[in-house]
Amino acid sequence: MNKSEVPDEVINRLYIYARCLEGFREEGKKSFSSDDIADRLNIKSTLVRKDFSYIGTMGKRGVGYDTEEVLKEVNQIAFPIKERKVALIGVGKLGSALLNFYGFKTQGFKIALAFDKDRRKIGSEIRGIKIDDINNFKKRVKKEGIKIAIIAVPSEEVVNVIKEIKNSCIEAVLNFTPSYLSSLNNCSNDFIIRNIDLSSELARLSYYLSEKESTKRN
Amino acid sequence: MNKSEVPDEVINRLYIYARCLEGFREEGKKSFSSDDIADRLNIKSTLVRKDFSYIGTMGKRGVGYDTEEVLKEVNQIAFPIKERKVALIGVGKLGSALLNFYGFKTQGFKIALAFDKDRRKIGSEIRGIKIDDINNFKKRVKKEGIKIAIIAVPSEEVVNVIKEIKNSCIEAVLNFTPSYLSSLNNCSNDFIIRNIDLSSELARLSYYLSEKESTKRN
DNA sequence: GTAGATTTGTTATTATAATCACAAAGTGAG
DNA sequence: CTCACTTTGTGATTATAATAACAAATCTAC
Ligand SMILES: NC(=O)c1ccc[n+]([C@@H]2O[C@H](COP(=O)([O-])OP(=O)(O)OC[C@H]3O[C@@H](n4cnc5c(N)ncnc54)[C@H](O)[C@@H]3O)[C@@H](O)[C@H]2O)c1
Ligand SMILES: NC(=O)c1ccc[n+]([C@@H]2O[C@H](COP(=O)([O-])OP(=O)(O)OC[C@H]3O[C@@H](n4cnc5c(N)ncnc54)[C@H](O)[C@@H]3O)[C@@H](O)[C@H]2O)c1
Repeated sequence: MNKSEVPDEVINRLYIYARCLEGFREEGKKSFSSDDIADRLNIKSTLVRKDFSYIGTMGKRGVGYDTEEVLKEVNQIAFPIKERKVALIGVGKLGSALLNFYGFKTQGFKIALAFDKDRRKIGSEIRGIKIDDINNFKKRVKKEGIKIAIIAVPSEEVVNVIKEIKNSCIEAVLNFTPSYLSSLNNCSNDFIIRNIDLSSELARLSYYLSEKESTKRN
Repeated sequence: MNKSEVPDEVINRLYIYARCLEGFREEGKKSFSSDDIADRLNIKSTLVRKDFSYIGTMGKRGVGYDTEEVLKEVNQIAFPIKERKVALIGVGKLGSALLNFYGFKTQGFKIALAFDKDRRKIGSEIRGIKIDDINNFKKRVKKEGIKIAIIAVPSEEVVNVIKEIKNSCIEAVLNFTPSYLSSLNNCSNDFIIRNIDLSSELARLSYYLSEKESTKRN
């Protein structure tokens, strides 16, 4: 079963299914029907079944799906790698929070290297990770074989950081600065990017709120 | 022009266009063509023009679009409100970073209230915001007329927090815990939700990386 | 002012995704 | 074993989104 035949929309939902199934597990729900999951996620059960069929997941007619079995299959695609090392660029307020976050580990990620340009930060240590000079980025990242970088620097610095990254073996970027780095579809030619723009997320909520209000009036 | 006629896909891109136009502005680019913006975002220029036509944005044939003009129109939809107050629940590592973040203000958002359940944190102050007891949530939020809440508590606490929120006047939620709260389409009946799952974001990058490698091999 | 080069706005077309509809498979009671 | 009830898996259908195609408008240079 070739992954690339699975549409991106389906892949995106996989992560959501995974969280939902973890919920089932915690609740001690050993099996579930496509309706169970659909109800919780406010989607149609046919969509769930079709998505599952893409990844080859099998249920039993008249019965449903086995929670553990599906979770295992979904995770195999969604979180396939045991430990993937990533590099953090910018150990400020947000970067420190990320560096201190335990949750990544359980999902198979480890911030193995952290970089900053602030002399006062370079050399200090957070949770066993020594903050390194951004000038050593290329060298260090190559040595560790890291392919994913997280950008958490002020937006005016993003240009410099991108230069550094382009010049390195990094192939994918998680960008927290509010400057969309190329590509809506998250794939530029240089590297794969996902942009996380928290102000825009708030604004979206705000937009839906006003929309709700305006439809209520009509 | 009724907002609700504009497809969500277009609205989502609006935020991306906004950032791109800010980039043009910073570069001193007074006007642009649909191709300019399309090239930068790795999309087709017809899509840009069609999106713009949805929101009534007008360019000049043979010339292009005026940066300031379009930015103003896009922002009017994407970031319409001068100052929208939001409440933060959970002032831990991530919550503190958010509370300390200046960037929200420039986009029209202000974390006006912050709540925690930790006795040691309650009463202390960050950037002029006094951390309040989560038990006062309903009362305080109502008094301030706040409709948006940010959840940044450990995932096992999310159930309790949701109870509190359901019981209040909150209508929209930005959720950072890795437990998708209903609704893929970000709209449950109770309130509007956007989930931000950073581990999944990393995993998606990781997925695309392995996909890239596997297609290279074939 | 006209020709040729640009660039928009929009209709027509194609591609993609979601939903419907239903046969097939399984369960359980009597 | 049979009937009534569940629930899956998937081909057919519908809905939605993206792209292509091109006329209409504007600009520049001569
Ligand atoms: N703090 C938040 O909660 C939050 C929320 C949303 C978005 N963001 C975004 O995340 C980014 C970081 O925010 P923050 O609040 O952590 O900022 P910050 O100022 O606290 O930290 C930025 C860090 O990046 C370092 N840095 C600057 N230039 C660098 C370079 N060229 N190479 C390496 N390191 C460099 C600085 O020394 C600093 O330590 C910003 O773009 C911001 O818009 C932050
Ligand atoms: N730290 C990160 O960088 C990061 C990254 C990704 C996701 N997250 C997610 O964000 C959430 C918070 O992470 P964190 O690292 O800030 O955790 P944290 O433990 O540092 O902070 C959690 C805070 O929530 C408070 N809290 C707990 N229960 C509460 C309740 N019922 N009401 C009000 N406050 C309550 C705690 O007292 C604590 O101050 C987690 O769900 C985590 O998975 C964090």
